Amino acid sequence: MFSKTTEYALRATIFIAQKSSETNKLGIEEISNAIDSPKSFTAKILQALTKNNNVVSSVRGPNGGFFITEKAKKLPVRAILKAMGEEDVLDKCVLGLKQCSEMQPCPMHAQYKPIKKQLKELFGTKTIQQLAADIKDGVVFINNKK
Amino acid sequence: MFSKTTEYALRATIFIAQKSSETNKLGIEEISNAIDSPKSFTAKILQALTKNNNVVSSVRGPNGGFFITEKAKKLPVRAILKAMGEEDVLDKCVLGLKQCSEMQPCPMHAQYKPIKKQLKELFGTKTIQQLAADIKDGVVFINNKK
DNA sequence: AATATTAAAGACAAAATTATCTTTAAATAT
DNA sequence: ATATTTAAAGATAATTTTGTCTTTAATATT
Repeated sequence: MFSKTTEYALRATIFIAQKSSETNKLGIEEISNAIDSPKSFTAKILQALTKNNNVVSSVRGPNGGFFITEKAKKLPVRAILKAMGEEDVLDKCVLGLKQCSEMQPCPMHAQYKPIKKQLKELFGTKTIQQLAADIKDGVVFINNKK
Repeated sequence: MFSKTTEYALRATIFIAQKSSETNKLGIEEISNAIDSPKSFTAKILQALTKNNNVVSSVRGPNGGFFITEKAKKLPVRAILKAMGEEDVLDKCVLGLKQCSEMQPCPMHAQYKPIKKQLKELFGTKTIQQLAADIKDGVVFINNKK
């Protein structure tokens, strides 16, 4: 469904939201270990997330690292997709048609429509905070070790 | 959602199902023009679809080309994904976790579950034939020209 | 049998994605 | 001030995906 890049972005952001605070920032080492992603590559992704949309925040230097503000925690998961430039996945035609609409629907359009609606609803309303809370409650996991 | 390869595979198969018959086969030129895909690349894809799963049939030589049998028309759309080795898209964890299950769910798991179910239902029950029929009825389109 | 037409097969190439490594800049602590 | 720690920035590389081109094989027509 998503690119590796976006998968890492989602996992990293959720992990940071769960573990970090303005006074307890997380280093790239800890993050990439936790979510099982390549370190340098993840650094790039976090860089993008801090630049675009301010989904993630960072400070350099000792005791520096990544964290996520209370405000950002209230963003919908979709904000992560947006920051990664992959928001269009939720809107794209299943068959990859450039023109696919009510007026000129592809053969899957009508059937896929309600599914797309739910996908957009899910990513548009579920917040980063909510996902992080579920991890804290232990009902849900984010680690990726076999 | 899907790779270009699979998008082309879906469009090509549906187009062939609509236009071809055992006595009226379609050339790669006509197919790739109709669905707006790179010709040689599409040829490879059709090759794969004829080899794997026999979703598409072909014969070489004059009046040869691609067609799809009545039997194959009754296959679910999922068979195309399977032939392209991209069936797992319908099962994958949204966050890309290797381990994501009821026992050890990712933070999106519970919410994504009903959506995944509908996706699998759609691709598992909708047949190639049904999609092709909708095009013939003119209620739906497959061309990709701007 | 020879020729023409078509897909199959294979080699190659371009582009995008994924990943790594090195250098630089910012912030803190000493 | 200096040294240390951390992310930012940039250069480079590996891999995968996407795409092209050439040769071969099968089938039909003449």
